[in-house]
Amino acid sequence: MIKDQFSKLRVRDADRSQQAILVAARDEFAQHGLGGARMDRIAQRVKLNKRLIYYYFASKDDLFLAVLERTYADIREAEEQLHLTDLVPAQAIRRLIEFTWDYYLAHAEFISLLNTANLHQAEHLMKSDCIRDMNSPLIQTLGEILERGRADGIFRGGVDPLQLYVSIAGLAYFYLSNNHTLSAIFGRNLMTPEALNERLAHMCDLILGYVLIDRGDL
Amino acid sequence: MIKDQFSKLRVRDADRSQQAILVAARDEFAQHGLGGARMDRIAQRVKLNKRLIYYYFASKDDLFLAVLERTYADIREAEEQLHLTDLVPAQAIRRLIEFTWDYYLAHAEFISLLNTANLHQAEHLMKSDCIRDMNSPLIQTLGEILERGRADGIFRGGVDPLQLYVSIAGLAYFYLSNNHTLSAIFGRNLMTPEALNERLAHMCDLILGYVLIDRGDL
DNA sequence: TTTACAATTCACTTGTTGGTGAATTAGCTT
DNA sequence: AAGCTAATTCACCAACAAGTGAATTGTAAA
Repeated sequence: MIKDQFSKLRVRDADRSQQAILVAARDEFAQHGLGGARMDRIAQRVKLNKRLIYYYFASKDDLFLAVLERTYADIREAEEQLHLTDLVPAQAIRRLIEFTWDYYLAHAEFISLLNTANLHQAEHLMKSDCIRDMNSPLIQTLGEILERGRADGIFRGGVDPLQLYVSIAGLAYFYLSNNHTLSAIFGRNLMTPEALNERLAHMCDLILGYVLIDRGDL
Repeated sequence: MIKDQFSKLRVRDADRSQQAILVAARDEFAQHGLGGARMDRIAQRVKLNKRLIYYYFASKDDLFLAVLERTYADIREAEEQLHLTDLVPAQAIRRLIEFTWDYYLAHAEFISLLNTANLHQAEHLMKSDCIRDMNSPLIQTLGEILERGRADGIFRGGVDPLQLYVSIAGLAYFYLSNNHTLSAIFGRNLMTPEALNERLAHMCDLILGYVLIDRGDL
């Protein structure tokens, strides 16, 4: 193995190992939940000795917390690229819906990890100190958009940004998180490209149909 | 122990044992997920020997499926008490939203069990043969309500009943299922009576604000 | 009462599974 | 080139945890 300080390709690299462990653990936890995840399997995934996981992340629970923190950091980073305030209110809302949908769709592990965190009553998150500062800035932004739309006379007033944010998230999240049971019960594959487009369109109709006063341009 | 063929209070009662096992298993699975659930703990909950669980329900996975089937049967039974067609369209929709909300709120285990089923890609449900017939009749009913509202000139047309059903479920489900992480992130308890009422009101506003054409009476 | 069978308990096995003490080795510093 | 420390591997354990063969006991039928 060549020492290369530019591409950082050393045989031993603490940071590289930790990041790799986090990725493997994220996949394992997402696939099997906390109780079903196996530390040995995580080690296999990273192709590093299991002992190393404990060396860097003390315990299974601590590792799970680290994965959660990383997961939230990732979505917050993606949200920052949104620049919703550059758009007119109606477009900003639509963009937020599409972003949420696309992000959940592209990051199935995000959904699964949150479900696992909630199964355990978010006790991991509550032990975290950095997570409190990860409060999504989208609520604030969404509040501004709603107010701007109302001032323009195109949005209804009295809409709580937090409620709307949770609703947008919920509409996308539930469909994707529960797609297996829903598909089984309704005997119909909800994950075909057509079904996915239909769902996104419905979500936009629903949310915009609610906030917009003038509904002629739907 | 008194033999009493009326109240069926026998020392040994196959049916009573099976039902009790299902209840204990339901709680255990809801609390810990499939991977985290312990057969010994289920036995402790029912105060019956663990061997008996295997006697009636072959394996952990089969037991989980039995719990799922029972869970779906329960909600379908509750849905049948709804009689939505007795109401005028707008009231019917509102009633459906309130029912969904109340049911999820009163049956936290329902949400947790579905999450677990989905974590495992609903492979348990797919092995079940009775679950296909458990297709919710609400979709059909909802379709009739939407059509009636449209004919009355108070509902917009072109609303897919399945999409709307999933949306109503999702709005309630996500809030309750993810309440722990949401509360942690937003630093605000979402389960206070006030917060719960606020959420229900928002859901009604959102859905009715979407389907209703005339919005004066909101 | 006896009998037969179902319901229930007992005792046990086998393969994990999270976790750890101690040895080893790579690579940086001097 | 030597030495030091951090990164990594090795070998291992004790506590589970799903599952089972066989014995036991309640109960209903004959």
